[in-house]
Amino acid sequence: MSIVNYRKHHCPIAQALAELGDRWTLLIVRDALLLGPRRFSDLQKSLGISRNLLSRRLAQLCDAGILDRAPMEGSRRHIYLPTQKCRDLRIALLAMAEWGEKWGTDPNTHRLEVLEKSTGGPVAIEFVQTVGGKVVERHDIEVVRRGNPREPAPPHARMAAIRNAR
Amino acid sequence: MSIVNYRKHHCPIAQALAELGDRWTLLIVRDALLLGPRRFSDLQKSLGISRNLLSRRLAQLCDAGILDRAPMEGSRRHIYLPTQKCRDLRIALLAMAEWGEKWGTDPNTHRLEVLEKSTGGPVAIEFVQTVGGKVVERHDIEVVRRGNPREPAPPHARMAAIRNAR
DNA sequence: GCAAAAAGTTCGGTTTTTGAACTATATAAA
DNA sequence: TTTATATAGTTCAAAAACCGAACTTTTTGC
Repeated sequence: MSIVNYRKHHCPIAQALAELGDRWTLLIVRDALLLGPRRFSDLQKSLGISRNLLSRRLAQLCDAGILDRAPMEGSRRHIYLPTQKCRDLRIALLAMAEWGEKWGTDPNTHRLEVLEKSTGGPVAIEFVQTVGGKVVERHDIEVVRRGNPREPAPPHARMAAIRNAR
Repeated sequence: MSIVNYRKHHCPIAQALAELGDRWTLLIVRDALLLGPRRFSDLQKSLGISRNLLSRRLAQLCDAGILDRAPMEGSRRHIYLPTQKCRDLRIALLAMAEWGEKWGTDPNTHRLEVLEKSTGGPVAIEFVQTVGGKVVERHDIEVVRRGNPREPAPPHARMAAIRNAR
């Protein structure tokens, strides 16, 4: 799939993947977000990505406004730092991390703990009532599509006849 | 990057990407989660993926326990339905959708609205105190790494000397 | 019974990604 | 000062992933 195709979906998830959906971008974002401003070689070493791709990905991320390329004082080199657009990815990335911790298979994986900066207390990612602010159980959620012309493919008539469904 | 390499990172985000990080898997998961149980051709049509890849991706997703392949009654065909492992991705996927809505460039993209099933009220994704249940502002968050041997690459000495930082 | 659809598999060609070698500048060491 | 090493890339060939089209085989609709 090319980025071009992602854009045809008219779906916000596909939109996000059009900017983030190749094999490295989310990991570069992870480093920039969780480890702070990084230089080219910091990223290269910690990720193990090949230089030419890193070069391209950083250019794309800067073009997309996800990273800022800041010149370093007294040098013609740069440092890459997260923009607001990048910081806005934090909750999604941490939600993925939580899934990876729960379902991943590598026993040596570290965990990413989220804390409230002001109090140091532990923090979780939850569905919350927009009005009222109460936490909503994860199974008590439904998702509706708003504002797009095209309908989803209708579920097949025979769909009900399923064994093994739980 | 191959899946092999993702696994070397010992990071839960890389773990997640090892299972989800190719160009199609998250979109297949999206369809299974948001549109419900899907058949091969439902997915093929709504995604526009080529058949051979869809075939492989579905096999991988079933092997990984993210989808269940259920035989349809009176037929040797199948339907693919989400497991718990798949449903656990919902919050991460919806967080990505939110980002895509905010930052994406396609004006025709529909929105994905999250509602509380029992009341119909709107729901947001937030950081919440594990004890106390209060919503925590997004900037009042820090992330710490726990339980892994290796240190992150140290921030470069010259890092302080940044212009353009905001 | 026949035509069309469903769920794949196989194949050749195109795109992405990789790894390794090569620049050019900056810093450190002798 | 000269030399060595690190940084931040670029270039190029090879490998892997992905695509579209053609082909099977089983199921469904008429």
